Amino acid sequence: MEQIFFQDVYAVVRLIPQGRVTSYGAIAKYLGAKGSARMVGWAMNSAHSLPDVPAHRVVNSAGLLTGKGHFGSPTLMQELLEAEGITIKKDKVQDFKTIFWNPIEELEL
DNA sequence: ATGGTGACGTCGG
DNA sequence: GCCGACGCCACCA
Repeated sequence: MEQIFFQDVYAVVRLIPQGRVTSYGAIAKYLGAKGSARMVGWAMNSAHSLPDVPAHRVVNSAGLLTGKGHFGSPTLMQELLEAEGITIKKDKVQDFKTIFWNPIEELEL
């Protein structure tokens, strides 16, 4: 049960700098599963067991906190992001493209 | 082994 | 510009 995908997703998410966010699609693409962003999100479901995996820094391509409902509280994700210096409005990341952290460019660079 | 599901993404109307 | 449907691949029952 190596669960390679999980390991990879965790590794990337764990590398996300504080105050930055990334999208499922970006991670999926970095993993090579470009067409299956769902896998990334699903992997996050298991990430609950990992304290080093800031799932709250991972949002969808629109910058919406789609997974907020899976945290302890529906507002927990927003609270965590705001604590990182990220501005959240209506469950959406402001300046998403500005704080967006692209693993492909950052890691491959 | 098969079916169903999922914290998404993209295309079409 | 907004809404709906399909597709993707891995895990669980």
